[in-house]
Amino acid sequence: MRIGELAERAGTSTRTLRYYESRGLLPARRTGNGYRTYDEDDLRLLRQIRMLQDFGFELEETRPFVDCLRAGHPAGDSCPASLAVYRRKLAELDGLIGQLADVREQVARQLAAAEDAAGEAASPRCEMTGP
Amino acid sequence: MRIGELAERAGTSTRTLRYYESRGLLPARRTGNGYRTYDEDDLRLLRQIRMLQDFGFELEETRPFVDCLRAGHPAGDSCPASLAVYRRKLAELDGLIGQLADVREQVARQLAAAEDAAGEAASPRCEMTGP
DNA sequence: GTAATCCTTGACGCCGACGTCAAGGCAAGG
DNA sequence: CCTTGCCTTGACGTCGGCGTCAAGGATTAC
Repeated sequence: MRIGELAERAGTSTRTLRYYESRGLLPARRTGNGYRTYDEDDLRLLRQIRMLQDFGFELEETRPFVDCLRAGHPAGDSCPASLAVYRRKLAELDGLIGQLADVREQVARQLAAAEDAAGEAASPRCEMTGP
Repeated sequence: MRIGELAERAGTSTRTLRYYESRGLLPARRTGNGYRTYDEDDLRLLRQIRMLQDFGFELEETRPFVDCLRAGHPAGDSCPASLAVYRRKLAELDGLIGQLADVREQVARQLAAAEDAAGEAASPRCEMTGP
């Protein structure tokens, strides 16, 4: 199949495919007229890449998976290098989530304090206002 | 004080201060020779900006806080517009953290499945191996 | 023959918050 | 006078993953 069909079947753009090729990730054969040609295996590679991209993996991080599939393994994550990437990514995600949770807490505290200050200003010294 | 001193006291760079000025966020007075001049109030504005930046706020999101301080309020978050930014940011953070947690789970599942598959291949059909 | 729809390469644009270099001005100390 | 160390503006570079033209060739449909 040609680049347009592959792009459509993978839910992406031809520009993306040419970009992947320029990065050496998804090279293409060529027909006599210079058109790129792909087969079903390429579609599998591409789907593997897209799945990881959707997870937020960088392109370079998808390379071990692609290499693994190209080496004939049944799945992109059947190789130790791919598992290593999974593990690094998990650690990275945990770190990031933790950081964001910290920031979230700090922002929440700032908001609460600012709202309190506003309430104070609106009705100051509410204590000792009873009979 | 001049730009170098302000940058140092706020723990940032002169390039950053010129950038903020170009964005209209932190304009500077000038001395006769064209040098930028800042005072303690500018330092307060700058510290407000840097704090929010450290939280991951975009520059534009810090503008309401700066305007609030410049309007004479005691704190950058003493104004409704600032509180609105806080709230938007909280929602944004919650969404982002949720997304990342989802991805983390999916990656963890992929990893577990791949590890299982590797174990299967190493010692297939472990069931029914007893006496 | 010609219009429509593919395809090709090349190259600039984008986004955010600056880093970094270039060329030159101003002030102070020795 | 000369060096040192501030300061000025201007402009290009960074990072990732593409989007979006531009100019032209190939194939198919009518």
